[in-house]
Amino acid sequence: MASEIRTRIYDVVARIPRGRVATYGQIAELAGVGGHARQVGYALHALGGDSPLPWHRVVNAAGQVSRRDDPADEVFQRALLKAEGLRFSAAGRLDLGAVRWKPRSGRPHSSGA
DNA sequence: TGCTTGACATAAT
DNA sequence: CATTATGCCAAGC
Repeated sequence: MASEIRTRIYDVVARIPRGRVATYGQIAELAGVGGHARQVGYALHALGGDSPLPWHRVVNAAGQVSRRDDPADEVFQRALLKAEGLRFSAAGRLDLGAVRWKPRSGRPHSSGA
């Protein structure tokens, strides 16, 4: 497999828990390819939607769904996120401070949420 | 082999 | 807060 980074990206995206979202840059970093945020989106685009990966949990740094070929897909993605209990702002953005996936099993040793 | 494109991110205006 | 400009690096042709 030449594009090994893409394989890693898929692996990270598959780890996004339900009710949470991750940014492209974050995924790239978790995948061990920090800096290739664009390749993350590119890899997901290559999936086409025929993949079992929760690609809909991947948004850009603005907490907004990125633009794609079909604007209908954007609505579709937001619909999937809303179905997971996520909240969208009036501008159609997510509150990353609340729904951002924190790949840390560690607890703040002082009351969690 | 080399140029262009891209489901992004960040800083500046 | 929204928009514009620049940087980054791999995939596609």
